[in-house]
Amino acid sequence: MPFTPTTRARLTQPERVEAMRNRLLDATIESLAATGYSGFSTNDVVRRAGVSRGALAHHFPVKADLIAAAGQRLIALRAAEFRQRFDGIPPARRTVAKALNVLWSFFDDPSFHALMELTIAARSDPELRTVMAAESKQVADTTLEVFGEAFPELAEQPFIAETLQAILALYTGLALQQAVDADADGRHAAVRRMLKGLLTMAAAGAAE
Amino acid sequence: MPFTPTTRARLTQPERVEAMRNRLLDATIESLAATGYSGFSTNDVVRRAGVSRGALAHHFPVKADLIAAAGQRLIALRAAEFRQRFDGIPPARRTVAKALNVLWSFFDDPSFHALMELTIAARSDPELRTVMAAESKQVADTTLEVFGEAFPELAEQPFIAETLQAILALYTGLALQQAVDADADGRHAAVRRMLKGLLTMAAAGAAE
DNA sequence: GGCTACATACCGGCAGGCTTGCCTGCCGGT
DNA sequence: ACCGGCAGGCAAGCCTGCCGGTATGTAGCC
Repeated sequence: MPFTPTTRARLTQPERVEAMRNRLLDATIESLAATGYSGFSTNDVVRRAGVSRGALAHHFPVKADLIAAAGQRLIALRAAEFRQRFDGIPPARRTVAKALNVLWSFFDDPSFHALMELTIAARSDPELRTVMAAESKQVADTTLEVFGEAFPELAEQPFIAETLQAILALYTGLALQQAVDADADGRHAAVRRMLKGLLTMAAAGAAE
Repeated sequence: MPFTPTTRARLTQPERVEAMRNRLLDATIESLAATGYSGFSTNDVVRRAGVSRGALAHHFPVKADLIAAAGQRLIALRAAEFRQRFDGIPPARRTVAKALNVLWSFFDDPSFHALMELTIAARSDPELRTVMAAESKQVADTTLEVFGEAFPELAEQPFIAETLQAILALYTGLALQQAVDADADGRHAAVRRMLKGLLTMAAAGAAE
């Protein structure tokens, strides 16, 4: 019988493995966002995932493996989500302001907090560091690439790469402060408005 | 010879207390910068300070007290150091580019790493959060104030506060990435150059 | 195609190591 | 002499990594 996978209640082995791994990894990301890297424990992961300690030990024998894998998954998830949300903008309404809104939505997000926890932790953890070091460059490249597809005429402008890099850094800094001081949102909103105005003007000037 | 009590080998009691507290706090900051918040332990602090566990317990009964106090000291130290370095620039050579160099020197510094560890940790720690939340605003105010003293004519320009806030956030983001990816310095240097050029042009335009 | 043997995924408990906070005792200053 | 500052040991709690045991999927054989 050529198994139709939809009718089968139980999944095949590789499917189960994949599901379990993602479940553990998602629980890890969730735990990082919630308790922070310092409060992070494998016990919390198995609790959130609803599995036993043995299951975790089977797939990720040591804690560092779990964290590194979670970091890679987090990066991949954010990259995929980025393309998706960006493509969600109707081509007719692709303005610089809209693009900035989409970009900012990634910094006002639980997954950003998890990313920050891992980034900071990576400074003191060589293994994790190699994972997260690649991330910063990859984010810059992905952003430039997606932006180039959406705004072909602007992609040729000089200093585009530097400008995008600057925006990413700026948003990172703003989001970081906002994580500890929610009241700063007012001042930060003014900064984001100024940036938006500046860039729309620059884009209009470049388009002549 | 002025009446400095240097001849006295032993210090008076309040002086000893103050010295011990600062010694413990500095060891805490040093430990945070070195091992990160997650790897931080009171044992490491007493080891670095070269004192016993009892001494630490006497001045800071619980760990959270120590961390909060270290955060406050770190902020105060950086603020004082900021004014000092800024005043160190000869008034005749006070250009925007120089000011940016001084500002950046605070983000390329071990104390910045300690500050980031505390900032991230503060997200999951209400007590520390109140300390660090005030920090972000204080940094913005101090920067604006010192900048205003050095460049009185620019301080009246519109969007100065927002611009400074943006620069602080931008530098934070750059320094953060650089902490995990030293190779990014090349790309980041280009961003900083671009920013420097932009701001000197803007300053020249404002001065007419 | 059905049954058996093996491999793999998963469970729950245990020991070792580390950290924190407390407690008693000693020393120097006042 | 008294008191505050400091030293060092101790117990409780938690976390990590490992282990034997069990259930389930997969492959080989009739």
